[in-house]
Amino acid sequence: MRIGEAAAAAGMTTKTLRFYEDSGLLPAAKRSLNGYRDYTEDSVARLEFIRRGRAAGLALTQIREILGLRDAGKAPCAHVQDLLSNQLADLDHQIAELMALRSVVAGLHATAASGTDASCDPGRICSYL
Amino acid sequence: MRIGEAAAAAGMTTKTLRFYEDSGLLPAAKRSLNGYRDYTEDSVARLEFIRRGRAAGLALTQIREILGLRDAGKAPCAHVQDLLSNQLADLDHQIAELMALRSVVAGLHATAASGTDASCDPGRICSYL
DNA sequence: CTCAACCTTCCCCTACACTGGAATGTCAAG
DNA sequence: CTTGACATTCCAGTGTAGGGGAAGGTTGAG
Repeated sequence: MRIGEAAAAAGMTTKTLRFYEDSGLLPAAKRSLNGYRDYTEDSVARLEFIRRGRAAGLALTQIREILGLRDAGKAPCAHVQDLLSNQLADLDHQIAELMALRSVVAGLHATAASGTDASCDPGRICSYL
Repeated sequence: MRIGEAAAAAGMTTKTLRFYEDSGLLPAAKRSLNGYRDYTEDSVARLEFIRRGRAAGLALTQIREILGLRDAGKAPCAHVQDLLSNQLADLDHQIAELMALRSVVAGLHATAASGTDASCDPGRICSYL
């Protein structure tokens, strides 16, 4: 199938497929006589795997590692487990940071909602911050 | 004072101060006879305000708006209130998205921890994802 | 024949907040 | 006089995941 068809099947754009090829996530596609890339069902399965990886918040470099292992004939499952562990820890870390920031901002917001503009000293730019 | 001193007082680098000037957050600094920028205590107060804004997660464009109002002689307090409200809503949104992602990843991780590598079909790349 | 819808390569652009480095000028101390 | 620590300008790069658009080739339908 041609690139547009494969892209549609995977829910991506043709740009993305060429980008993935350039980035080493897809092997260089076979070409038809006219020079067009020619994809198979396997290509679409690979694209769908990439999609699942992205949906889990993995970076393309990590997905590339997994694909590299599989292409080397090794089962990447243990590595995927590690990546998922790290991803979970990263997410917890990011969530904790955002919650800390949220509480700072909530405090400022509460002060701003209860305060009066009149007390604002120009030298301080804005007393609510 | 010279740029290095002002930067140190505000806990920033000289690069950052020049960048802020270029970005319209600081007025073009007065120059000494030798061409060096010359800062005052007010400059440092302004830098500290920028720092507080950044610490609240505001973008430089938003901080620039606040400073612009103050420079125009208006009290930016009402605008700051709006920004804080939006920031709070944005943070809640981001946190909700991360928590949703976290639950997806946690599910995958649990499956990966309990599953067996043997069942992994190469055509699927990795069954854990 | 021509038109539209595909496809190709190539290069630049996006957001964000800086950071690095080159080439050069200024100034006080030893 | 020289050295070192400052300062200046300007240009380019960082990371991420593609997107925009030009200039041109290919194919099927009407």
